[in-house]
This record gives sequence, C-alpha cells and structure tokens, in this order.
Amino acid sequence: MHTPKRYLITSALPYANGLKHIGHLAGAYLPADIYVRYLKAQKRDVVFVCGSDEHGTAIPIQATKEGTTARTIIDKYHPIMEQNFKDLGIAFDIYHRTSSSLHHETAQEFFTKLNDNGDLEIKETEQYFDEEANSFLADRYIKGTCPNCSYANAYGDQCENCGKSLSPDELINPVSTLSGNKPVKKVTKHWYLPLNRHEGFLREWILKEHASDWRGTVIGQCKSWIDGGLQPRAVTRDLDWGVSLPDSVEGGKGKVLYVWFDAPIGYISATKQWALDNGKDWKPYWEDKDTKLVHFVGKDNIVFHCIIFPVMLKLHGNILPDNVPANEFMNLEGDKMSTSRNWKLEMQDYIDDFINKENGGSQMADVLRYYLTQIAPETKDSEFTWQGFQDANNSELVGIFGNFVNRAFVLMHKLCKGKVPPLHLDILTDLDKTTIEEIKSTKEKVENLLEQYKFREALFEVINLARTGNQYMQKKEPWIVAKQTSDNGQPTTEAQQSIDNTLHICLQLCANLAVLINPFLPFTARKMCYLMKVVDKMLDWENAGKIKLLSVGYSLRSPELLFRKIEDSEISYQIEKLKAAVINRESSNVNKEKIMEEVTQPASEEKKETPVKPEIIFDDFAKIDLRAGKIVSAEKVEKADKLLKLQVDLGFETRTIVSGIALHFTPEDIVGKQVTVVVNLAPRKMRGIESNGMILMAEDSSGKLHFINPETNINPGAGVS
RNA sequence: GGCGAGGUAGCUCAGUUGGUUAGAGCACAGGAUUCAUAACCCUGAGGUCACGAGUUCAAAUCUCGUUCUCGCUACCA
Repeated sequence: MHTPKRYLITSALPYANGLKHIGHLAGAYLPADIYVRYLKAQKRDVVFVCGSDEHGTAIPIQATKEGTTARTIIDKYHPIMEQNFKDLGIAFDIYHRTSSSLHHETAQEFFTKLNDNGDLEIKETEQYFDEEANSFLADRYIKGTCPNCSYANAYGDQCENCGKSLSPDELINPVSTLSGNKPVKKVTKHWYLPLNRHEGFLREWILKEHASDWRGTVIGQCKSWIDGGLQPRAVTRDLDWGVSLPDSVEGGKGKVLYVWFDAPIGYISATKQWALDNGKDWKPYWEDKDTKLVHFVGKDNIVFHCIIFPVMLKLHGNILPDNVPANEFMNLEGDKMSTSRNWKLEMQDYIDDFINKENGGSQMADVLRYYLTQIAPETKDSEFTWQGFQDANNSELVGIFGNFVNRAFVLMHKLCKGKVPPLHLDILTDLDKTTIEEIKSTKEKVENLLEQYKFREALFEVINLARTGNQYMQKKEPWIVAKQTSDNGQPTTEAQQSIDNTLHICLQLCANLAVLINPFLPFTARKMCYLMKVVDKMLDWENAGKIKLLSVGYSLRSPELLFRKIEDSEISYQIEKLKAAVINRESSNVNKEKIMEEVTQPASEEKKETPVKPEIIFDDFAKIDLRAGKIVSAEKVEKADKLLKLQVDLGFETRTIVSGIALHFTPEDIVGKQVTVVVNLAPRKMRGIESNGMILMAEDSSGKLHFINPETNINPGAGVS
C-alpha cells in the first residue's frame, strides 16, 4: 500500500452555541484522535485540525436568548469546548475558531477566487431594502397585502391566509418588518454555487472511484443526493453575523457568507494558523496530491463533506478527501440523544463526575474512550448504556487488561526480585513461541484494521492480546512452578528458568500492550511507561510486535492499578441523574433558556429563526376571530407524517381542520379535547383536504406542542379575545 | 409519502464473492485455581438470522412484498 507523504485529519467543527455530548465525541472526535495518534506513533507527517464553528444565525439567536451578544456566546463556549476535548485526550494540533481574522481572510480569499473564475453564479434581483435599518430584507421580513386573497399580513414568501407562494414583488403595499417603513426597491445580488455543473465529476469520483473504499452508508447518501438532482446553493446571505464578503466584490456590502460555505474553510484556516505557530508551510497539506485528507464526521454531515465541500475544493484547486469515515449516531439508554430534551451525557458532565474526582484522574478519560470505541456506531446506530459502561470497565479494562498487567508485575516482584528476568532460549516451549507469535500478529491485525477505520475491531484485538496474556500465564503457572524448591528453599534452577521465561514474555507483552493501546487509551499507555520506567518514545509504533522492549535485569516499579472498579452506586446515580434532568426540563419548560437543537456541524443548514414579529395595532388583532372549540373526531392524513384531519365542534357548526400535529398526538389522545381555533382564516388545501381554520398551539423549549385551551370546560363557540 | 441505511443469542455487535453443525465479547450456569482489583482460566447452555413469498442442488447472504428503527426530504397557517 502506498504511504502518503503527509496526512491532514479533520474533525467536524462543533457549533459554538452549547456544550457537546458524548455522541459527538464518539462520532467525530474520538475516532479521529485514535487515527491520528496511530499515525503519529508511526512518525508520519500528520496535522489534526479542528475548531469552533462560530457563525450562522443560531449564535445570535442564542445570544438573544441569553440576553447577551453573539461575541459573548462564542467567547463563552469556545474555551469550554477546547478544554473538554483536552480533558478527554483529544489531541488536536490546533483547535481554532472561525471568528478569527485569519479565518475571515481565508474564507474571503476562497470566495474571491471562485467568484473571479466564474465558478459561482450570480443572480441579480431587485429586492426590497429598508433604508432606516440599512439592510436588504429577506422575503420573510416583508409583509403586505396578498394579491390573491387580499389578506393584509401576507409574508414576502407566502401568504399565511391563502397559502399561496409569493415573491415580495407581488405584495401590495409592502412594509418592512424591521422598521415598519415602506421598503424601497434596490438591486441586490446573491452568489450561488452551481452544484448541478459538477454532477459528472461527483458521479465519477464518489460512485466509481470510491465505490469500494468508502463506507456503505456514505456512498448511499451521496448517491441519493446526486440522483435527486443537484441544485445551485446560495453562498451569500443578508446578515451581519458571519464572514463579510470582500470589499472588492461589487454589491457585496452587507452580505456574509452562508455558514455552510465558511465553516469547512475553517479546516484550511486552522491549518494555516497551525503552520504559523509552528514555522511550517501549510500549503502542501491542502495542495499537494500526496497528502491524504480524511474528514471525520457524523452521518448528518455526510453530504457537506462528500459533495459540497469537495466541489468547493476542486474549484479552488485543493486536494479532495481520501475518505470520509462518517459514523452513525449513538443513542443513550434506549433513546436518541438530544440536547433540547436533555437526554444526553455531556462531555463536561462526565469530566466532572468521573475525571475531576478524588478517585478519578485521567485514566477515567480512557475508560470513556474505551467504551465509546467499543460501541462506536461504525455501521449502524449504537447504544450507550451505563450498565454497558460499567461492564466494559469492570470486566475488560479491570478484569482482563489491568489485571494482567498487575499480576505480571506482582509475580515479577515476588519471583524475579523486581527485575526483568532473562529469556532462556534453549528451554522455550511451544506455548512460549506461539505467545510470542501472537504478539507479532496482533500488531499486524491492529494496523490493518486501523488503516480501514475499523476502530472497534482494532481495539478488540488489543484487548484480546491481554486475554492471551492471561491464558498464557494460567497455563504456565509460575506460582506453582516456584514451589519446586531445592534444599535451600529456593526454586530449582530449572524451575527458576521456567519462571524467568514466563515472566519475561509476560512483561514484554505488557510493553506491547502499552504500544498498541496508546492510540486508544493514551493516558493508560503513559502510566504503563511510568511503571516500566521507560520513556514515552517506547510507544513508537515500530516497537509493536517486538519482544525486546524491556532490557533484561532492568528493575521496574512496584505495581499500581491501572483502572479502578466502577461501583453499582455510581451507575445508578448516573441513571437517576439522567432521568431527573428530563423531569426538570419538562416541569419548568417555560421561558427557560432555549437550548438550540444539537448540531454536529460544521456545515448544516442554519436553524430557522423566530424573530419577534412587527408591531400591529389593535384593529389588526381584532380581525382575528378566535373561538373555543372541541375536537369531536380525528384521523391521520394519508401520505403525510405530520398532518391530522380533525372535526371541530364550534357550537354553530362543526368544521374540518387539518393540523400538523401528528408527531405529537395520536388521534385517540385528542378526541374530546378543548382547543382554541382561528375561525375566520381563509380555507387552505393540504394534501388534498380543505382545512377551515387553525388550531392554536404553543411550542415549548423542547419542541413539544401544547394545546392552548380554556382552564375549564366552556361551551364550543365561545369567543376568545 | 419519496430516497438512503439498518433489523442476527438476554445485551453490544461480526458474518467477506450464496456452500458443512450461523460466530465473538459481555451477562448467565457449572467446574478448576489462588500470582492477581471475589480478579483470571476451562466447559456449557442460547438464535425459525424481523415477517411472508420467490430464485437455487444450496439463502442470514440474491429478488419481490410486509413490518419496525434511524437519517435526509415532503406535508405543518
């Protein structure tokens, strides 16, 4: 296999609007770190970059929610995330941030080059502009009278009354929702990345060239996207938070790069910063064909890293990723992990509860790394259970791995005076030989698996070597052999030689375990080096498979336990804590700081924003006829996941209303329920069914819907004001 | 609803181009042992490979249908 000259490894840039959980860790950061540590142990030229994604509308929205500025938000989360990664042993060469000026310059240069080369499409349109707010107005920031139904408060993109899709031009008497003023028409342009021009390239590159070496899930999603028809994608936005378009770009004032465009460029700017800090040249890492670029991401990020960013890279003249080993998702105790529902284990929480504790320490970071790797969602969604976590620690790390190292050290001190005993080649048994062979072959296996990004299996092979060690020791029984004593009470020469060989091999096996486990459990590997009194250099990968890592006669330290048992009480505490967090959230969900949906990003779409709507006068409000109603029947609408068809008793009549609440309520649940209905809303057809009115719902911070209804039962048809 | 990925032992997962009695780890049961963190070691029990058809001498594997889970997408006034 060809060994590339250098490697550039990236982990998805986490979005700087909140703390990240272990699903993120297992998906994009831990596997990348393992891979990087392996490459570095091989002395390959490798840079591991990551950083906070600090743009996009979710940041200013979070700021509004916390009553502060966008800058404050990112300055708050960036350092915490950086520290979290560090505590868990994720050793980025640089953890950068997209708010840095270097990133802004880099992203601007990138845009400029594509723009100058004609690789972007410019669509120039007349758009409404608010002179007072001095900004262009996105469609939904404009209101006016609907040309179709004469409804007075139609949005620029759609009329809420008749449902007709509109463009702002069609509105009669348009008004800016920012200032309430009448907007003026101004010419504006937006830049688009015409993905459709690159379909041929993508088909060839992904579906042919990488058909066999990329994961099936990755290929599948890419194919789905390409076959679905690629569309031009807007690169710019009218916003003030983000990377501004370069001044040199005509008509670029007041526009920023769309976050999906700027975020992945963060990999490049991070590399530049790293190069600056270390006196290196960044260019070969992004331009030389002999660089192997690998993006580690979660499955929600596949298309950005396999389709969109590669098109950008190709146009800009950069290398393309060699692989994107995307992981599936990790569930927690039977349910999806979710920040908004508070069903999660944050890295910070683990650090607080296990690492920064008296009986904790950095080896507890390794315990999490171990379990997350063991259950890594490499081929399908996997599940984190606290029971599984405890079992993995207690029976594998403690029972197999830690115990082997410990008993080898203890026996060595008891039977070999605390020194590495010699190996007597003339009396090597078949078992000795096969065990030595096993050490060598484990190296090969682990190596092959890591090259294929099969981390779970690779780790299993390492543990298996420890298992082999235990079996070997069990069969050789040096503690029994030691009882073959001569007259002086000491073991006979023959016995001692057998013991020497056994422990010599066990200790060399320990040294090998340290080398092999190092990419996965770096803290443990260091501790083993300490016990063996060797320098970290011993962990170089080339030492794996060798059985002369520890010199004969060298005295080693007294044994110390590598891992501690995790008690049942700690597990039940965590489970209680998890459940309690959900209950807390449910019972106090009103106006609590809204935590944005979790985003593994760097480049997902921005979440929909919900700005406060423009002021209305009482007359506007009075136009809305609200009535109390009662649901008399409900059924699911076919071919629609979210729609329920309801019959609502309004006293004076019973109406059909279609409502998008099917994900939250089953028809049986809501029959007989009181509701508040907008009764004078113009009818609208949805999935072929005419809906005559609208049910009012409130959405809580977890996205759950609640009916707005009178406290007590009142007669259908009663007015609401 | 469309597209993609999945459904294999109590749990977490492997199963290469269809080919003997479908594998591993954990948990469980029995045994052995004491150097070791009641750890380790040996043995065992366990599965209608989601369900139903089809192709084949032969199907966990290929085809079609059904169903459930996850992701993307549409429907939300």
